[in-house]
Amino acid sequence: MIKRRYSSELSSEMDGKVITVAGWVNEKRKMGKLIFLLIRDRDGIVQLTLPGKFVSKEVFETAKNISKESVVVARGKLQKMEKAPGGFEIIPEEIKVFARAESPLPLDPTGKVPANLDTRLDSRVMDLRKPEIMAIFKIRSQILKAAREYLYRKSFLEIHSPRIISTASEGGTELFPIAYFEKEAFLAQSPQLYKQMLMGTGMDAVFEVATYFRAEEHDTIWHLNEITAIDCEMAFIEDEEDILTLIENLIVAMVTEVKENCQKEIELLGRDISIPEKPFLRIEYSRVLELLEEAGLRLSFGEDLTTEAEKKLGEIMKEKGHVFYFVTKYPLSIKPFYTMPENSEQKLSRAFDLEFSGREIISGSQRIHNYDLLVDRIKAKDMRVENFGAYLKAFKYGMPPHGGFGMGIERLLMLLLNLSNIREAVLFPRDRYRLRP
RNA sequence: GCCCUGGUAGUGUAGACGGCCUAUCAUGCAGGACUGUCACUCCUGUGACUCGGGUUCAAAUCCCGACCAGGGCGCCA
Repeated sequence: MIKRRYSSELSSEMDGKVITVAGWVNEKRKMGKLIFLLIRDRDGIVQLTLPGKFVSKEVFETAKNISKESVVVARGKLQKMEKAPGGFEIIPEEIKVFARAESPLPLDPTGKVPANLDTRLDSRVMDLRKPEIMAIFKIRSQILKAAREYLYRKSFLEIHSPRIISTASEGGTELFPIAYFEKEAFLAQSPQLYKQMLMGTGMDAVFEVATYFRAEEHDTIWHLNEITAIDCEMAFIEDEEDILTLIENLIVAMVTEVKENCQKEIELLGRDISIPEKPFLRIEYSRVLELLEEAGLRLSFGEDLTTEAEKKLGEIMKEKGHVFYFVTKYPLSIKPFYTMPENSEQKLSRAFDLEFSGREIISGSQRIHNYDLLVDRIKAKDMRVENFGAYLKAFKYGMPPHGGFGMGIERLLMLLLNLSNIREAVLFPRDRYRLRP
């Protein structure tokens, strides 16, 4: 490795020390016989100052001719200087250009001239050089780390289920077909069936940071065709309340960790993150219908909450001081076949969603663990029982009561950071039209 | 899948009741002046109407189609 210091490690206290820094030329300001070079690295920006009288002609010429965004490494004496940003600057003795950046740049990484999201995504590497864009992904990394740490602490086993599957696992969303030698196969829409099967092994509690592939032709700021989710499943639960408790603890752990460790990034994004208070409100679906009706929005029982209804509910809840809240006891009819009915009437279910400011970020439920009931429900959904052979087999020989959920990471990030488009929360997003970069 | 809107230099924009557009401004880039910049400043230059068809004496501007993009709904994480 090249021995160098990050900009964040430097301060005016190091006055007189010879330092090596490396990074990209953020800006160059030529003032005749004085040149300022602002070098950007992962953590920030450091100023190189080149007074014509005090640096070698060679170094001065290199600086003068360097193009914006070129990669350089510079060695020089750090000098305490009131006039310099941060109170110090480096007078370079040597500047080495590793890679000269071509011009014109596809977009302006200093952000002086804005660029459309489409332009930015086409030149994502350039775009990510902007500190506030990179901040999103530092936070994303922290959020996943926090989730992992919390779940490991709670003795969850991290697993990997197949991404290539043979048939439609859950029905509902469309799958991407792929060529698999002489067979047809699909990209998995979620680990749902696999994580449930594992509940029959004694693993008790598992989670996966999973990629979901959804072939829906949706075209919104809220949907993608490839997403990342934290998928959990746990066995020996009393009912879905055990899952709700896990979720609120997990969310609080994740947000707390971000708030504590990403202060700089949160500031860069101009956000203020508050840690949600436990317990999160649980509100039953039928009660939601009542509240909506009072607000002038009528939905009939058995209808899923429309986007309008969800947003309206978000407003109502906000007035009452709830940012995170669970909608529980959904009608069985609008939930997947593996959802546990609330009782023998089979009208309500033990399914729930976690809403964050009027938008759904988690969906989960207690699942059916009884083989016969499961088969009945598959039939009731007009699905073919023979398509579920391997899955059903796991329920024949002893399956404990269990439940779980899937949490959309991008959605969480988007709402937490107030991003205007879900694509902002993915390095290289995949939507209906975008397959590259 | 349905509905709405839009495509102008590398980037972001102005112009659109057809002519006064040899197309605005900013930024960038090139050259020049400048020893304390921090969106440095100033001077000079540079570079664009998505494509195809139509209407018209005349199209960036109106019409049709394609492609691309933005947004909403549905679906969901």
